[in-house]
Amino acid sequence: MKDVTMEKIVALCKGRGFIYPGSEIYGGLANTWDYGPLGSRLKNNIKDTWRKRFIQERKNSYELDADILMHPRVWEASGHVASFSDPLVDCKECKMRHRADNLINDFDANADADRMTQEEMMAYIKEHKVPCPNCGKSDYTDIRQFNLMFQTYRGVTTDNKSIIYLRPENAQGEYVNYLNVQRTTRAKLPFSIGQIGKAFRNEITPGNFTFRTIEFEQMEFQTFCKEGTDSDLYKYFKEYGKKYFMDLGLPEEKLRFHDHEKLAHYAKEACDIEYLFPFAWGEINGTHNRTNFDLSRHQEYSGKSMEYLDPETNERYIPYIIESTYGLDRTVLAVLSEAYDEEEIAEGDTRVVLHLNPVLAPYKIAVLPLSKKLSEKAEEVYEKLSKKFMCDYDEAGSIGKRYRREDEIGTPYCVTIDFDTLEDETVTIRDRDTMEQIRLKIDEVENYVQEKIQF
RNA sequence: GCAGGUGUAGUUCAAUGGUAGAAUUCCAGCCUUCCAAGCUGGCUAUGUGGGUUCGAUUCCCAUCACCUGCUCCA
Repeated sequence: MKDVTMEKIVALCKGRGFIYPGSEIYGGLANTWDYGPLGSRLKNNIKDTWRKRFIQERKNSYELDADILMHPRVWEASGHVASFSDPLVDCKECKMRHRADNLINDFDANADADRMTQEEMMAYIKEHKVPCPNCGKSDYTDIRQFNLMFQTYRGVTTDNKSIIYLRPENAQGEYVNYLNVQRTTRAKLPFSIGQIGKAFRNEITPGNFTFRTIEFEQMEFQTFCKEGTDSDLYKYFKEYGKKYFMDLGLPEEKLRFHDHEKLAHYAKEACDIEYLFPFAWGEINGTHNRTNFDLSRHQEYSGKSMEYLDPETNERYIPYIIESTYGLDRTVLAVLSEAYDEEEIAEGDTRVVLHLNPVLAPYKIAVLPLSKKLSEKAEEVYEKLSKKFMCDYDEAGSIGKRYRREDEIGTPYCVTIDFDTLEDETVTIRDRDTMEQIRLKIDEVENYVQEKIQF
C-alpha cells in the first residue's frame, strides 16, 4: 500500500513549503536547500524536543551557542587542517574518481597508505601499476588534495595568515569553552554541554535530498567525564539517542546501531545510529568516545591548561569526552520519510497524510469554517487558539478538500466551526490519524490539544 | 565525482526551426451544513548562460537540477 520514494517526499516538501531547492531561481546550487514556512516549523519543533530531552531534563547539562568562525589554530589542534582532506585521483581511462589512499590499501593491505605523503602515494601507484578497480588500467591524473573545510579570509587581504575556516564540526566550540562553562556553572564532572548550530563541509559527493549537504545543522551533546567512566557513558548515550529517535516517532525496527571498525583520528569508540530511509540505511546520529585527545591538543596548541581540578580527590586531569551528534537535517528527513503515507480511504480515493508526532507538526490546529458565512466566528476561534498554538486558517473549498490539505502537511487537529457553534459554543474536532470527530466546547479545545502534544 | 537518461505553467503531460495546448492545482465569483462535488471566469511555462540561424523551446556547447547505476561517506 505505502510506497514511499524520495521523489514523492521531495515533491511534497517543495509543493507544500517544507523544503525548497537552494537558490532555485538561479538554477539551484548543488546540495543546498532552504527550509520553507512548514519546514522551519518542523525543524524548530525538533530542536525544541532535543533541548527538552538533552538540556532541560538532564542535570548538569548546559547549552552553548558558539561562533561558527574560530581561531585557525583550533583546526590545527583538532587535526582537521592535516587530516580532513582526501587525496583524489581520476582514472584517465574510465574517468572514475578514487581516493588514492584507498586505492593503495585495497591493492595491498600491508602498504599502509595512511602513513604516506602525497608524493609517496603517487610513486607507489606508478611503481606497482595499481589498477583501476573499475576498468583495470593504471593511468591516473596527479593526486589533488581536496580539503573538506570551507575557507574564507578575514579582513580585506587574502594572504595565508588571514585564512579562516567555516567550522566543519561544532564540537570544538564546546571544547575551547569547557572551562568557561564549568567555572560559570560550577559544574562537577560529569557534566555536558549541548549546542545546536550549523557546520560546513565542502563535500564532493551528492546527497539524497537533504541527507548530505554542504551546509548542515547539528545538535551536539558533549559529556565531560573522568577517564574510566567514559565507556559506560558511551554505551549509555548510544541507547539514550535511540530512545530519543523512538520518541520522535521512528520505529525501532527501522533503527540500528552501526559500530565503526575504522576510527577517526580522534576516537577510541564510535557508533552510528542509522535509520532506514527510503533510499538506504543512513546515519542520523554519531556517538564517539573522543578520549582526552581534543582537550590535550588544545592544551598543547594554546599553551593553556585544560585540566579539571577534581574537588573530591584534588587531582588535576584532562577529562575524557563522550560526544553524541544528531544531524538535524537528517532527523527532519527521517521524520518526514516515516510520517509520509498514502491511504486508500474509499475505493479509488486516496489521501496523502503525514502522520507526524503532533509535537512536531508545523500546525497543531487548523480552524475551518464550514461555510464562509461563519468566517467571523471562525476568526474569533482562530485568534483565541493561536495565542497557544501554531494554527492554520482555511475557508477555501469544500470541507473535505480542506481536511486533505491539512492531512498532507501533518496538522493533527482540525477544528470545524458550524452553525451550531453560534448557538452553543461547540466545535467539531477531527483527528488526522483516525479521521474521527468529536464535539467539544471551544474552551475545552486548548486542554484537549495540549494533552496530545506532550513530549 | 563518474557513466547514461531527463529538463515545457505550482504539478502531470502535449506540440513545434516561425503566435506553445490540455488536465490538475491555485485565485475570484456563484453554489455548498463535515472528508478531494458542480458551474463561470482568471493567473501562470519552454531550468540557466552562451553559440549557430533572418528567427531557437526545438540544433550545438557549457552549467545547474532531477532519475538510474557506480563511487564516496573523515
